Amino acid sequence: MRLLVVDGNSIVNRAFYGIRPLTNKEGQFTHAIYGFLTMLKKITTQENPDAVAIAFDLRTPTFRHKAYSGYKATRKGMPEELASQMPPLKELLSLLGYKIVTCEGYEADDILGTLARACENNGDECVLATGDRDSLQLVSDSTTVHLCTNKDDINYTPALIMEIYGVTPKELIQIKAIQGDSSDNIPGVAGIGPKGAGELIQKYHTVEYIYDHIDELDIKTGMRNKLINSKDNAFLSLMLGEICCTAPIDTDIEHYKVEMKNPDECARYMSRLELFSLIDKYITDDVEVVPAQEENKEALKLEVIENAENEKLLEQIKKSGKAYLNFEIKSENLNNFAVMSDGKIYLSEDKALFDEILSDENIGIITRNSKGIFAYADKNSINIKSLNFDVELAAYLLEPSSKNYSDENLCQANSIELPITDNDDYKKYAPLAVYDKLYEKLFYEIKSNGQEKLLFEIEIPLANVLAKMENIGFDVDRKGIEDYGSMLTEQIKSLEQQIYQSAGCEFNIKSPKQLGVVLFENLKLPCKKKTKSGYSTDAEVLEGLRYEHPVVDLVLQYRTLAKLNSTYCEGLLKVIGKDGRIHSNFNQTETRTGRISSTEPNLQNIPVRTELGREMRKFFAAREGCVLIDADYSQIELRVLAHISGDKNMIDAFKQNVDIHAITASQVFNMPIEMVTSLMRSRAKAVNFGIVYGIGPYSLAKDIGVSNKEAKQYIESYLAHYSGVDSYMKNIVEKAGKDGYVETMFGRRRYLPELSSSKHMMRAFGERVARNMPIQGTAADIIKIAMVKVDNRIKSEGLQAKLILQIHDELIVEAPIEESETVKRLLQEEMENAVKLDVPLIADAEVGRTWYDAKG
DNA sequence: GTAATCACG
DNA sequence: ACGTACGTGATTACT
Repeated sequence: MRLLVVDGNSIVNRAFYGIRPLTNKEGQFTHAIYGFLTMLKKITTQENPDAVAIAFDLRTPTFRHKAYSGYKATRKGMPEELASQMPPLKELLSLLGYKIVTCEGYEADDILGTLARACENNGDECVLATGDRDSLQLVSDSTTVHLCTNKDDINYTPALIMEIYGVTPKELIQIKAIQGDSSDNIPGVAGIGPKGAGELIQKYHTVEYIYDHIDELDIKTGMRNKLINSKDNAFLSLMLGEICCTAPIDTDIEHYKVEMKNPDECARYMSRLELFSLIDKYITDDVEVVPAQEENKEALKLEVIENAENEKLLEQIKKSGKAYLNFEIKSENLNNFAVMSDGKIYLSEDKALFDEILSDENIGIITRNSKGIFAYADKNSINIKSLNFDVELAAYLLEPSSKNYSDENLCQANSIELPITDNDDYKKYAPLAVYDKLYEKLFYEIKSNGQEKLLFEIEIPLANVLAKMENIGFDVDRKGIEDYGSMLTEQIKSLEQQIYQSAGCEFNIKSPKQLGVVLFENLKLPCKKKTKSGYSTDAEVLEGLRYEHPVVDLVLQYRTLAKLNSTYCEGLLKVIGKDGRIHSNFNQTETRTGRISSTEPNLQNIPVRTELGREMRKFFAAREGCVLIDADYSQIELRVLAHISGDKNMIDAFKQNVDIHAITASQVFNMPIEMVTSLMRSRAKAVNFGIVYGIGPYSLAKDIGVSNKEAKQYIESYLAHYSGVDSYMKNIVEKAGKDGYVETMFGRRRYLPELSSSKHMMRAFGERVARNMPIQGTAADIIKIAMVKVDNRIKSEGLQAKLILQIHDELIVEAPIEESETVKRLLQEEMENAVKLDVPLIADAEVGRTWYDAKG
């Protein structure tokens, strides 16, 4: 016989944090339930057990059977969103025929241990399914651990544990007793970590042996002293770390056989939770007929109508007040479109009908591509009155970290079943048939997150602005770029020869691998940094080797010119449109912070930091008779930080409208602002940046070239002077851990599953993101608001000016020369008054014929 | 397709 | 003990 024991708490936690929140119509969260049952199905399919026990902790006791009141005292209670899913999950598991095992005063771990031991004694096999490595100590010849990870699940046997850890499963307890585990409040031996503990146990096997022979063993003095000092803690940890195998529970395997008594009731319960895909997985597999499913299946037949009467259809759509739209554009023109009304799909190529649907203010458009619709409307001079909803934008606000917002994915994620069709040509319209459900579901979630304003007042209007920006494009000087490219090409050729000569051999300079061999093997230059696959040859490394060999500087120059030529000259020439302008694509659902991104080409990374690169901007010009107006926010992220942290000192600094980096320097170095040197200012500037990014002393030290100790002092001094920032940074991480997400001033969210990772690196990353996203994201929200306002003002004032580009904190407008002063003022006003903060927002605007001239 | 590098905010 | 700042996109080499 084979018994599967599931660590319910561990699995439900993984499900909760690993899946983005889902709710049913009643507002009941269901994602942990969904994830749990999906994982359970996967595990049972793989392990094929004869019986299944599902272990849970009881809520009340936080102490273990061994009396020690500090144990797990620090563990957080579960968040409300998860706690509310536990009763329905347990109810559903019981309905499905699983036995739930709990035991007063014992944890799920102990139940796993007890059942594993019982199987051992009875000659049965046991599989423990958990996400927690602590259970590995229970592995034996008859017990395996099915460890659920974010990637593939792994089955641990004694042999695998020996291979990975070099010890027996039982010895894992000994290791843990020495290394400790802060998440479980197991103290261990202070100063010894996993590596040291592992080596000690590999050599001496038990804690007891080590202490019995502490004076005779070959242990370094430092480590011996650490061991001696923590002797009591080591033995205490040994007790705490050992999983109890004698919990008073039913150990008869027969008791855990799975038997579903009432499939109908299960199906009903699942439908109520709206976990429809689970009904298939758990019920239809095993049971012949499920009455509850019948009517659903009936309704899910896809109906496509190709030749509808326009008049009748239009009337029907008007009557319903909604048009669920999808469409295809071919070479600038409408190819065809599909509209869903009353559960049926209507296909058409009739442009007049399409235009009518778009411009009728009584028809609310629901689509997945607002930007495309706005772009079409812009080209065809159609005024869109009511674009009600965009499922992709909504899904992005609900889960900005997703990489895929396809209809199929959204339906799957929201447990919406697609209708069935035999006709392959119609398959792609299947999602449109259930857009009413998708719309309702996403709208509901947007409302429960309080993100209506973000969607309806920022993102959807912004889609219109971006569409127009893409349509209008940016005028470029083709001849200028070509000549510049030729000049670069010549220089590159010359450098190439010089490099070959200087290095004494010919090789592909563009290949980091070949370059590494030449520099570090042939020329024997000292290698400081390595990458996964070999030597690192990045600019930082080469910079350090500049004076070691003349070839290094040549390579650096070569790289600079090659980059300018291939990415910018050649790259941009490839994408100049027939109208001589560059039409970038602005993606609205790409970044996890709420920024927009730009592709084909990326116009948000045109060189500016070096003079040679900056020249490139001379080829981005206003059309004949026009000028460019370029306006950028001054220190928007720091101003946002001052506002959301409420730090009095920083708010005052911005109110005085003086150089913020200089004033920071005067505070950090504790001296009057007149005495701040440029070196001090630049260091303070680096600290300001670092703070926004979530900073560590090491990185700051590397950035500004001071010792770690000094860098640490700067940060401490900074946080002491800006104590509001200090407490904000602490609070936001704590809040993120509690909520599972962080948000901007305008309610844009980012979920942080990283915070519950078991890996230190991952958690640290999550914490930095928690500190950074609200700042970067709020700044992104603000400029989006400004863009919509600028666009509206241009329209309401009847100007010819057009917004053509956004670069995160900068807007570029192309306008007739005679509008330049008006537009300059307008841009500045709308940007500065986009939102009201506790500090002033400052935008500086400049006018010029080219981007080079207009950028201050 | 992934890794390394470098352009920007 | 371990690794080292947030967010992007394009190009090139190489598996």
